[in-house]
Amino acid sequence: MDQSPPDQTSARMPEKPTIEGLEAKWAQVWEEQGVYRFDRTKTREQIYSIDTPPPTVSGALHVGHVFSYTHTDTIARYQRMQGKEVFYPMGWDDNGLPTERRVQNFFGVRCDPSLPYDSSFTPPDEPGKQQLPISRRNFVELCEQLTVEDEKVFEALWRQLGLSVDWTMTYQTIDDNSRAISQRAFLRNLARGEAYQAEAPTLWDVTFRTAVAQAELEDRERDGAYHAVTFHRPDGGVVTIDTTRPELIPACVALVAHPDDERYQPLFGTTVRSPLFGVDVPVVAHPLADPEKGTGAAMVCTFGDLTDVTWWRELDLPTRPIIGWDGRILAEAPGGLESEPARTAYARLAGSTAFTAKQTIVEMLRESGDLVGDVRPVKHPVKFFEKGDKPLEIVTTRQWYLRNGGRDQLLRERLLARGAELRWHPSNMEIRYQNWVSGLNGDWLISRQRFFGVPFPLWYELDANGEPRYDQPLLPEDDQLPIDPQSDTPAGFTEDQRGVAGGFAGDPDVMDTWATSSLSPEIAGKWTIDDDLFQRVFPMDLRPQAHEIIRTWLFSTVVRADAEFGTLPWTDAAISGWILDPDRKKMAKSKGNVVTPAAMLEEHGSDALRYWAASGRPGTDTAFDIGQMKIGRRLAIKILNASKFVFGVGVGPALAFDASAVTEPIDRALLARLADVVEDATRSFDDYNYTRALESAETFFWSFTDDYLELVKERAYGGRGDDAARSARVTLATAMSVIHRLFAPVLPFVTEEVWSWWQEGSIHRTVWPSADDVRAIAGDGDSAVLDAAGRVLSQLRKVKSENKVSMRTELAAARVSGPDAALAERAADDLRASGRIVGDLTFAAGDSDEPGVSVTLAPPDALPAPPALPAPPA
RNA sequence: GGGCGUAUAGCUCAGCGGUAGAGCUCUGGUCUUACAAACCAGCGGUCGGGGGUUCAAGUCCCUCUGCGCCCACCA
Repeated sequence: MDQSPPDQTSARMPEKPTIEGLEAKWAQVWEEQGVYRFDRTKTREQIYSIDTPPPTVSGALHVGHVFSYTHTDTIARYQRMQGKEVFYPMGWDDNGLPTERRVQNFFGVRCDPSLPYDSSFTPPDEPGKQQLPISRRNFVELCEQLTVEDEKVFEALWRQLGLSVDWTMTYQTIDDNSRAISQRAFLRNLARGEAYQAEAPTLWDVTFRTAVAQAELEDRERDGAYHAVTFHRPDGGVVTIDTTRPELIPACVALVAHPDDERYQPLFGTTVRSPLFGVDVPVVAHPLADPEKGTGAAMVCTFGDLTDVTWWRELDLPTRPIIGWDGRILAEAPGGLESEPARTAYARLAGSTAFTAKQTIVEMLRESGDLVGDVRPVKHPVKFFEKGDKPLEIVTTRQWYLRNGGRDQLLRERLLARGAELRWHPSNMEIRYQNWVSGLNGDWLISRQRFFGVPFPLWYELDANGEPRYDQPLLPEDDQLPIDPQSDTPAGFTEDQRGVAGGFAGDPDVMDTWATSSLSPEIAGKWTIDDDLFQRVFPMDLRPQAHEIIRTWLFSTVVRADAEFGTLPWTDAAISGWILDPDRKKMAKSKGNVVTPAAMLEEHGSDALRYWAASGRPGTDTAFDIGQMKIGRRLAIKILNASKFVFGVGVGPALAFDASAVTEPIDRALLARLADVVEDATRSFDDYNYTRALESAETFFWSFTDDYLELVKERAYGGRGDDAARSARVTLATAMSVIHRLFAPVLPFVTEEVWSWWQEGSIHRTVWPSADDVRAIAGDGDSAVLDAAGRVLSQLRKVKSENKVSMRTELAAARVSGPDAALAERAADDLRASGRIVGDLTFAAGDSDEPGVSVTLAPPDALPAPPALPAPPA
């Protein structure tokens, strides 16, 4: 029998293994032993750093989170097993509008920046019907209070899912460090001229009353209508234009047509008079005017759309603004509408929303006879803020911008080159970056007229009239950061000078949430806060993220790192797909309740959910599939049972990788196959393809249990002597050791459990298996032997299955023919044992091209007594 | 309108130049000294349509169609 010292494996193995409770058990051990704790004494080359996406904590948890975060975790675990010290922090995105809205609803308050801070303020127990106005600082305090609670829920979920995050290294996008780093980065952008202020037409959300950036836009199909409206020529003729926004007639500053459009060429340089308001406007030529659209002539307004802005800028037209920050028609008529009829007409519109104004003006046009024919309904794309529900207006405001190549060809080309330098997984995602950067039409607007966010860290002197002097902002000292210019005072001033002539005023705006998120590598790595740490982790290795925010998060992060460090922020970007849930409607309707990730984890188990997530290939949108979770659960249970069985035949850790003992061809064949699997899984993980790595391991494992284990079972028990048994046991021990580790990145709980039965220490801190090590003990192993023996075994089973007899039914004789015969013969004794062939087993190689196994079934009483089964080792 | 992706068994998907694959479902069987929420076996596809390249095409090229996503100046 086996001479290796007895081990404790069987003692540590439960009688009836189960996957229930493994999450709680191992999550606790990992935490207590600090298995995933980052060792910051390691140097940059020894470290693998991950720029984790900080989830929006006030958003709902959904299975999409589980999906993409699992992908990253499999990579983190793989790299850790490859010997890298993994820097894997977790951030919480608690900055921005979602948090603001949640706080408003949760506490029943709203921010009124004009109110003073009330240090004794406590929110009402129940949100009242009227939102309670509170100061900005009080509001921000409530935001912080609520996000802490949200973050606890997220962390608990992530721990249960088994993310190998170092939970001592969390950050928030609104915490002091993040604010200081955001403000510092901005001030450095400002000093280098990358950030600047400008008063310009801005896309404006009338609900949130804030400017929005190009990256936050989306087009939505909306019902509109063409209105044919007449403008009057001095000679009494008319020019008809088509417009979907007749309410902007008072804002009209010109009519425009294409320079080659013969219909309008005679009019260029003349003026026409607008209907209702009688304002004379020039007729001008511009190539952007499309002769095919409408009548070929268009009204240029302040501002109906971005084309209007282009025309205004390039044709040097005046402005005639009529829409205010609240989306309503301004009380005061713009310049040029001084005539009595114009004032009267304008008065009918003043104060109404754009929607109402449109109805009013259509009536007025009908009365005056300037509306030609009927309005023609049309569906057309309209620009919206992605979080808003009213169309955007364009309003001229003073805003902060950051150069991103949108107005600078050299910078744009440099950023395009950065995109090409980055390694994309999958590679085709790079085209989205290139498309976006190539299509930028302006710099990045980073200021928002909101409350909960990182404030712009500066103040303005007020002149004798109380007007801010924007050209010379007052800047804080670097060591003061973070500051809030609404409550902190600039050097040389006292608080009582705030807002008074000759005093100062803080910049009222906060930064776009992406202006902070774009610094996530700097924030996670504690740039300027802990430079020793930062130089160990930056530039990072991996940015995992979803494809729809390539234009925002990925691009803006590249912009910031390029500006500050002249480098990419990471070498690799792994882009995960989305969860498609065709059944979501059905589920909600029939069940009446939403299935949360927590419930899924509870029902199917963490490893099962991770298995489902890992089955979604990188960058590929994947169906939400309970079936995959069940398969994952079954796999986890199979790993438990197979491990228990293998250890039950006397396999212990000392046997693994004993090259001298593996003598049987089938054992060598298995190890040769396993070496190929390790090689494939390793290559796949190196290429960020966790799906292929898992598939490879899984395919091997099922054939291992279905065929190999069946074939060698009896021999491993000692049925054919000690040497043959030892060959099987060494092979089993080696295979177990490798299989456990191959599955560890995807199934961390069940692999840790089985590993603990026979090995010391966490599997997640052990070394990834080496194909060379396995191949070294496989010797001359030929995996074709395994395949051939498997097929023959399958044929033997088929005979029994077709004859509807038990698999333990004995066969009087069997004859293997065809191409498999010669190979399978090398596993003859194992085939005889697993097929329970008591008589002759013959192999007729080369007598037929048809694979075949012919079998003689004998009546039970004609058979000799079967040999007694060997007893399992005690 | 432009770009990217995708179309293989009832379902979810692998395969990407050399005799059609896996899992699930379905059908039949088996308590086989790890596993009956298990195991064994079987049924099931002219690889979206049409051209082309090649000795050979789910696999490469062209084209059409469907679906998904991203982008695009709202007259």
